[in-house]
Amino acid sequence: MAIDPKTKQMRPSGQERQAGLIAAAASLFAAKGFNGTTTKAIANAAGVSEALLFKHFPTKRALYGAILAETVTLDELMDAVEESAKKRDDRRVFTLIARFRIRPGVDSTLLRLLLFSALEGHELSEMFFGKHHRVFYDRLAAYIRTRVNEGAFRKVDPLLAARAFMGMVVHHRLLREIFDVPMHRSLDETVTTYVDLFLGGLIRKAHRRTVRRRSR
Amino acid sequence: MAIDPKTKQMRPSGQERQAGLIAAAASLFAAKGFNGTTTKAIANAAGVSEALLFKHFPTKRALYGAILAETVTLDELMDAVEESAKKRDDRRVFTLIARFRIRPGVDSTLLRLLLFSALEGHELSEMFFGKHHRVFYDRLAAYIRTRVNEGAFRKVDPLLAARAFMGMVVHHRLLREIFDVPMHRSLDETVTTYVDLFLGGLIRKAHRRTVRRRSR
DNA sequence: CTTCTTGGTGAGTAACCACTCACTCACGCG
DNA sequence: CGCGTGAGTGAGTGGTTACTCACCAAGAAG
Repeated sequence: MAIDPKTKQMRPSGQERQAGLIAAAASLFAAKGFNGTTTKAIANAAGVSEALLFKHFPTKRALYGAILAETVTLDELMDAVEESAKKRDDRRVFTLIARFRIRPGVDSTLLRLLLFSALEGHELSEMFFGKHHRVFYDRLAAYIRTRVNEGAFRKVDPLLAARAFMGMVVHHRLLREIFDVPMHRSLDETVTTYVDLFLGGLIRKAHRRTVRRRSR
Repeated sequence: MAIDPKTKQMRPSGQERQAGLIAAAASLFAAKGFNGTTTKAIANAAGVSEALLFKHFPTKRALYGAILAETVTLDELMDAVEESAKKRDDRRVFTLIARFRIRPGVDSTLLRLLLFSALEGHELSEMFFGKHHRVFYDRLAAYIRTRVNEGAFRKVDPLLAARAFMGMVVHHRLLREIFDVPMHRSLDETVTTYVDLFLGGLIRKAHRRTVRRRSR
């Protein structure tokens, strides 16, 4: 079989190699944790020798740090949330966030990595947490605070309420992706239920919209 | 200083040693995970030689299994919950469970052990999860189902609702004990907020009690 | 052709790991 | 006393791990 010589014989550049190593390491660290993953396994997964790995990263820990430090952009989601927030579309704000967090298909690598790094006490764990999670609490808490001040929501501690909502959602992921608990409802049903429950407890009666009832 | 010879020179029996080893191992496994803990460290913590450890447990994994298999009784709590459930005291049922899960002072060993075992994929992890967590979902879901049938709660998937509530609570522990997020509210305020939010979303208007308002 | 740079490796090494073994020591009992 | 037994250990062993080093190969530049 003929292989395009350009792609075949071209040696990957340093940056490409580095990216490949980071990808291989992320998947292994997520699966087995820092202590459960050997540098040899990472090198094999990336298709290079161990020696080359150490040419790119001085220590195993530095490689781990490089993974955690990689930025993930949430701009798209945040823009959509911001827009709905401006329209005071409570249901949509919460639904967007919930759907994003428990959407299917997204692999559990990041969640596992986050938990492992927190449990194993890696120094970059906090930064990782801040980048991937704290933003949600803060954004949501700010919105809830606004709505409380406007009189639309009951008087409630905004940060606590934001955490409560994220708790429902994150816990759902935890059960599904870490504890392999089978889910008996579809994604949409689940999100709707969570948002209904939460907004039901939050919205003041005077402002309350009619809650959608499932026919039966 | 004189030490009671009876306690001083008496050599611990096999069972006592075993219990000591299990305790030492539990604390270390919880702190650093299975792969992050060496048998030497466990033996040192228990004040014996490594060789003796292997006299009691054939492998490191067997020792880990012995910890996870230890039973924890939740009878007291469950009795109290059952009693409140009979009286249809919704608030108390949820408050009892929430308070139990996020009560302070309880060390985070079990939570860390649970997460580590799930992440590291230990075969006993599922049993551990079932014994410490599934019971809560099931009990709570059963109660919610009853109240829905009685018309006191909105029509909602009971298991999903139970998970939503446990999610708030477990997530709170996760933030505090694993991610070291500082908590700005007292235990009581937190529990009250969560229970208020949740019951607010659950109780049908006709049955709704007046919600307690904090003065200001 | 030589030289230099960049990408790459085989073959280590010292430390560490789970686990083993030959062996003591203390003590109760006939 | 002698003997058995359960508690206990120092000193390993073979395998693994993170990390190193001397060296190679191929293309670019002079």
